[in-house]
Amino acid sequence: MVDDRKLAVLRAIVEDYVSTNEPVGSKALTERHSLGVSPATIRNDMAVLEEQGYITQPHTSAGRVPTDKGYRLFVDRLSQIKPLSAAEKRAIESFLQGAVDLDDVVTRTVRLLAQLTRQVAVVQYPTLSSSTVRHIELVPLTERRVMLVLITNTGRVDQRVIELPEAVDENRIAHLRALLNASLDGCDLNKVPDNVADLPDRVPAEDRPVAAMVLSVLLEALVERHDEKIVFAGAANLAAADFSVGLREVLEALEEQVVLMRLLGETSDSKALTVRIGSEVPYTGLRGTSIVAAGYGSGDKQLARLGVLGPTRMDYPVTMGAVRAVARYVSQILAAS
Amino acid sequence: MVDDRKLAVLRAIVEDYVSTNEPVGSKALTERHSLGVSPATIRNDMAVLEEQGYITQPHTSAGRVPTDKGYRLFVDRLSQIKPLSAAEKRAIESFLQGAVDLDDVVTRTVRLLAQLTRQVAVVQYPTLSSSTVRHIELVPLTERRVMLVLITNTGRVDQRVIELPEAVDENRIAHLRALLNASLDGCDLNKVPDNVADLPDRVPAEDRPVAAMVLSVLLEALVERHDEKIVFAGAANLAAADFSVGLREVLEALEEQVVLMRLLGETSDSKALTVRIGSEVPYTGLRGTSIVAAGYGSGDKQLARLGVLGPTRMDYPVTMGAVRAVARYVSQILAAS
DNA sequence: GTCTGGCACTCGGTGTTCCCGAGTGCCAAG
DNA sequence: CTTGGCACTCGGGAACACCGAGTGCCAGAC
Repeated sequence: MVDDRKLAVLRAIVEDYVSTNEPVGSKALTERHSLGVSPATIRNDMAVLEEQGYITQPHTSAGRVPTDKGYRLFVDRLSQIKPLSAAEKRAIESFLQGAVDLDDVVTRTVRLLAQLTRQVAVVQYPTLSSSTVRHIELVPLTERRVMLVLITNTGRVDQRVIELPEAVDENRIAHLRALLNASLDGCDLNKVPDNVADLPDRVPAEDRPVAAMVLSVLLEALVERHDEKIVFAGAANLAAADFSVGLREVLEALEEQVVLMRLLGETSDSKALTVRIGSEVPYTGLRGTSIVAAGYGSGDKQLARLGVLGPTRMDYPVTMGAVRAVARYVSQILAAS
Repeated sequence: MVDDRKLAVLRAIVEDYVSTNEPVGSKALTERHSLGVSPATIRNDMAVLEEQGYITQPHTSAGRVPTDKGYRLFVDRLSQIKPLSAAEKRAIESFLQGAVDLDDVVTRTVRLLAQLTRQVAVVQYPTLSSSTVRHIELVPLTERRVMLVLITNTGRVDQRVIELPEAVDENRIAHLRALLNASLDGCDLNKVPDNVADLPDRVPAEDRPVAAMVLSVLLEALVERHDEKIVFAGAANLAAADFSVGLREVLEALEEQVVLMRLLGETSDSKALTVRIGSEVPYTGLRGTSIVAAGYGSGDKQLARLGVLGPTRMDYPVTMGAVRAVARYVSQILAAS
């Protein structure tokens, strides 16, 4: 009976604080939740919870506020991920359905997520390294320049302009293209380097410099794109929410690809939902923010991650539900295309 | 002597207000600028300037602040665009030099501009409609799906997945591809519809449905992309600047492609520098902001526009210099590739 | 006619003080 | 273990006074 009630109190505090954004006192608690005990009892419980580090008071004689540890306990044991309403699900589907290419999928997803959660949404482009080569194209632009276009099975298209060491006519380019495609069609991107290592040996001697050049650009493209693009949306939602840290810092972090990368959590390999609360966020410039992220990808392989960033004081059940749902739908869409 | 001095006063007011962000009074003016007259005289001039609508006072007994009309006069007649320092020019060059493809150019440009002006930078992707076709590629994905890739002379690459009405083998696809390229190579995008209208008649009867399908997707891609992508950067700079309007509104506007489009001013066809001040901005949600924009593009044809958005109270000479310089450099880069 | 110094007036912003009320901790009784 | 009572704390808002920058106007000087 004892400990159970304390947990109930903690849950009530989190819920009230999230919805009112004001420190919650013992009296308000008994009024809004039927806990069946008096304010005085609640006070005792709160004293214990505070001692254990789950809640804190901003100043003497104010209500209590959950600590990061308190939110953590709430997320882990006191709440259930809230499924989306039917209307929301329909909205997601129709919103993502119309996407016309990969770019479009990502753009739509990030906006959708921002709108759904009323927070800042972040979506990472699918990683090249877990895709396979669908086609490689060499397009002559001028005599000494060709454009390399790399198309993967995830629908991603990369292009690079290559300055050739000498003028090369179209036939030789075509030959090279055929060779490349023969070697690489369906090849996992990770294995591209191995599969083309001997390419210069397979072309006429005169073409070797050109082949080497093309090859080096191709490999470079593979490596560089490894750290992938990340986009975000919903920055306007920041203005409403107030962080303990200035929102200038938050905006700065959002424009730093590298930081965003770390925030989404490149670590976890599964598609599971990850929640980082306050001080758990691996970036000191973002005190007072939490991140809910999940992996997505066709099949069971994770291609990339997406998530939202918001104030520590956020509605975790709802946010987690939205992130999870969107991750699933995007995975579906990608699998279908 | 008379009117000249009033203009000098207006210029001084604008400059002081921009640098201090505080209403400027007659006494402060005489101290910071050697106008050679007493505060009382200035006061008389200010009274006239106010009557003519160039300046205003926030409340009785405070200094004066320029109105939109005042800024306009300042920009048109009282200031000179400030050229960039040698160091800044070098920074621009080295920053843009490393760009590897069009995406990269745009991304780098927008960041550069944001950093240079310490405002929000906005860059529009080059418009397809003023480019020409460099190459069209059809890549078979499965028997019934091909990917259409459109490469333009500006280095832009567009892709679309096409669901075919029937299974089609690679040879027929290759034939179609050859036809398309023969008809469209070097063709201005505007004229693509005309040049391919008769395509279905030029293929074997059995291929007509497929050709029609491909064609419709191609045309659709041309139309849809007509309203182009726009990116922005430097939102963090908003936090510092204070607008008369909440920055929530500004952030919202920034995420609306359509609004941004209008802001950059799709109207003007030349590459000239455009300045819109306060109420001149064609979007009511943005009271208190100004926009400095310019067209860019290889040759003398404007491909798209870029610019910055900031508080009305901005340093116009410096901002205009930066925008102009960046527009020129980007044009160069694009012309070279 | 134009400029200047003087003067009375205005009023926004800041610092001070005071008060209220929500909330707490503790204690003794149920 | 719970509850009602009670004294205490302290942040935040309202009321208030003060200061100083800035103004408009006017009479006199160049």
